[in-house]
Amino acid sequence: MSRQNTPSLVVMKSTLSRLPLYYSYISRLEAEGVESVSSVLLAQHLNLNPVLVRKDLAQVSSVAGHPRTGFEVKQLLVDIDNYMGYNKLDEAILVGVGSMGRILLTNSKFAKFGLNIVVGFDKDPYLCGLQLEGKHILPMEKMESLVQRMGIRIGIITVPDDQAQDVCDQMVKCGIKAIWNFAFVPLKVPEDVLVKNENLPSSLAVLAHNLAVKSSTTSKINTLEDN
Amino acid sequence: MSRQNTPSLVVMKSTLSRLPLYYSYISRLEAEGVESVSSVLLAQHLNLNPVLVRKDLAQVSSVAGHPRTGFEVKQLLVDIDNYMGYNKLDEAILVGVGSMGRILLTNSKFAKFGLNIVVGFDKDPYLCGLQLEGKHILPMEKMESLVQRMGIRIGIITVPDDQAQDVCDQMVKCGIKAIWNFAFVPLKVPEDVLVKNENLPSSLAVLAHNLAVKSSTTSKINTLEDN
DNA sequence: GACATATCGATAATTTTTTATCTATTTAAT
DNA sequence: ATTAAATAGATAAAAAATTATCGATATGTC
Repeated sequence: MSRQNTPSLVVMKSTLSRLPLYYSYISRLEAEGVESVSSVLLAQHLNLNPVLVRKDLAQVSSVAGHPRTGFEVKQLLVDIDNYMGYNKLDEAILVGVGSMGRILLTNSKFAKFGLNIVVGFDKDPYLCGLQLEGKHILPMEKMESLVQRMGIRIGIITVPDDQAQDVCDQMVKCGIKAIWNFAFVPLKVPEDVLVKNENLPSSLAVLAHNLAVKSSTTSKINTLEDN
Repeated sequence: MSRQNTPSLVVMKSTLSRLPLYYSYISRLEAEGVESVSSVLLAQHLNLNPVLVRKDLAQVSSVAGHPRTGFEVKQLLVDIDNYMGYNKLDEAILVGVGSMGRILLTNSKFAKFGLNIVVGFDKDPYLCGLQLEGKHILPMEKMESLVQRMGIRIGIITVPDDQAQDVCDQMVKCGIKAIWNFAFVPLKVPEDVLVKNENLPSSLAVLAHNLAVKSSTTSKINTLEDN
């Protein structure tokens, strides 16, 4: 049966968070010249349930998988590309060129996933004017005009916790519609702005606690799935 | 009614990931001299459902909250401390003193959450022997003896993707029982070893996609809850 | 060409997590 | 002391996410 699927717009958040994993692994397969991949194989490599993988892929793939062989690698990559918008590079700005900010600013890995951080802002005058691997660092005052001129919608906050809300407010004022927040404080935003918090301590908490429980009982838990 | 609760060992993973958020906010309240906090207030500040907050706190708190006033701040902090093991500082090693590794190694914030990264390892001989804010960087060869001598159970992997599995294997061999993985590859580990993956691209995926959907439809989604 | 087998896709069942509702209770105000 | 308001806690309902099951169908093998 050759399904001609129109990927649905509505998709589980959990599915969404797994797609980059599939993409990453399938990319490697493609590089190795592999032509097709089964849900079972993917599941094994990524420590997931095969049915789960199938359901995920069904959501995004334009072509049905073939019984006995699985999914076509190239097509799958194209589909995920399209679905996630990896192909149409989203532009973003970053505020707070500290240690974490620098990583994000200079890590080319994000470009592969559709995010292009075009410039970093910082209030430190000694940083402003510098470049990090080609990325300019500008003073905060330039943010508004640049964001509006370029029509940027994504902002990344990597400032110390106590400045996060302030920076957030400025971003919103400039017209930023989605914020990736690395500060460990909840941000208050208007209805129409999205926030995704990146909380390392939370991850840590899950790990450390499971370890503690594990060493007292004998749990069977092994891999904690990603978020 | 004065419940004398013995916090259960089994707790939702999602609860676990929220506890650091509560802890962080409640700590601030304590610093401001606030004595009690209600689930409603917590929920408002953290963008959560009040009932959810109550359920979470019921899991960990040793004393019931008082109607009309809420929970006692000091006691709550102690309880979360105990529950998460924040008080008995877990020691960890880190392998891969690159940009991300450096952040983790030198960020004192983690100590607050019970994680003490005692030393970093790297295979680069130019890094070995150096110190970063008091944290030594040692060559890989020293890992096994140090881990065993100190009885360390947590390992953090911040090496490039293609070296992650190799490092992971070494850690397991040394006796590490829980791994916090910042490389974007799934790790293969024995039954009794825990892995928690930290995948920035996944978070990004969720954010970017929701933004895309939002701008085409008119969704009501606002804050994406944390993982 | 027939057959066995691995895989898909769909439906159903289960589990997990979140939200809603209702009652009892404690506190603050009158 | 009485009353009103706010809140916890428990139970139930709903929603979200994962896993199990089963028939259909290609694909490789004999």
